[in-house]
Amino acid sequence: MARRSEHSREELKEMALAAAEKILDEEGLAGLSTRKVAAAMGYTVGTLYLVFRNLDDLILQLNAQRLDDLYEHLFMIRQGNDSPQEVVKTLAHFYIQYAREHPAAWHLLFSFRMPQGQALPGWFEARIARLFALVEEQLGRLGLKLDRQGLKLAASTLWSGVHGVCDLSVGDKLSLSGNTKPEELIDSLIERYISGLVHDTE
Amino acid sequence: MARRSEHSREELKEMALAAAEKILDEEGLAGLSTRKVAAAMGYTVGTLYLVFRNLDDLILQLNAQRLDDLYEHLFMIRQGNDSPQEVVKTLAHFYIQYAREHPAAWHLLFSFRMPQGQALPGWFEARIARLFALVEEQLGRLGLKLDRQGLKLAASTLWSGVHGVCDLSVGDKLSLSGNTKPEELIDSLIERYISGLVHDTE
DNA sequence: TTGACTATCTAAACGCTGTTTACTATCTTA
DNA sequence: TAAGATAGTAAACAGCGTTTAGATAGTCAA
Repeated sequence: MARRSEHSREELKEMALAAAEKILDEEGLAGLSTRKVAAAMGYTVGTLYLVFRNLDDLILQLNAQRLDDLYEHLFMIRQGNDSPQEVVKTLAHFYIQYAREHPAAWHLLFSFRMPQGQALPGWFEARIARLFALVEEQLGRLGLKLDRQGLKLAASTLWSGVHGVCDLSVGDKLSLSGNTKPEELIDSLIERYISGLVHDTE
Repeated sequence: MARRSEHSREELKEMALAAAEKILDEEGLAGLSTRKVAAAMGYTVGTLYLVFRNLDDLILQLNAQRLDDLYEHLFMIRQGNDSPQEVVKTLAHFYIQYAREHPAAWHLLFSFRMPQGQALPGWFEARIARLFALVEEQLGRLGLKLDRQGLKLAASTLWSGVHGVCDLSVGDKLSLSGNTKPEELIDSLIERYISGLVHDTE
């Protein structure tokens, strides 16, 4: 006991986040606890509190990492040569697949709320804004008569909508008839919204 | 102690749900606990377990009550003589206001997940479906060339989208520039989507 | 009216949780 | 080599969801 510097603080952080991620994927949200994370990294809880302020802090860091990962993937997708509409669809399809593959982690990402009306840290909000910017970029390619503000609003709207479908779908709150897939809703949303956007701004 | 039948089982249930609701509104999600609910009704935890299977069951009942309340209000709104688009907007505006007024309860309503991939009870899913049906009814009034299935898909899509805006907005994940209100996103979503729907199904 | 039975409710326990504390063992520096 | 700082642990605390045994009060038959 009391090993000295076997792992740097940064390493400990990485280990903790990796352990937490694994627990979430394997046992779901209910399985996540400080003791389990600590045990999985071969330490005790106390050590965890040398690296994170508390569990909320750990979750926030985990969520930030998820957002980075998500952004990285979506950023790659964006570089295709398809029409803006197709690119947005591909982005959205990746988004929902990501949610389906890591339901607990995804749920934690968006269901997480700061305690007592405290605001999210700026660096966290920035990571979310970056995702919206990817959609905004595609809408910009449509060449509509919209200023920056209007474009931003449209992108936020469209992506929030996509998010809503993912949220309800992954949370099993969408009782879809027959074998309708949530992807159909996503496609419908993107197609109709963009179509409406094109028609209404002429 | 050991009072006999001072309150019927149904009364106890009502008292528990009312107490839970009050705690949620006043202390947020983190403040909700079986002991607090029991104390607020003047009983001990044990009694709570005579009425509910467990906390998840209590939450589920609470959520069902919320959905009923929500439906009742939205059902009234629906009876206006405005255009379908306007009615849907009014429905959505009420929806987000409801979310804003009871953020914790609303969050609990949609962030609640059954344990271990268990499915939601049928009576719960039915209550959700009822909400979507209200939107479907309005889209039906548009007189589009859409069969029942297509109408259902469109309604699910549109309302999921509205839900997404509410979710991100109430969860503070929408960093809106300036003094943009989430209602603007909702209106944009409804207007554009319906506009696209009208244009694309001709 | 008494006694047995049953339903109602409580108190206490169990194992878990997040978090803090006192402490020990190790490494670093003088 | 001694002193000090750091890394890590073990144990405690209050609170959690849930279960248990037991006590109390009401009901009904004799």
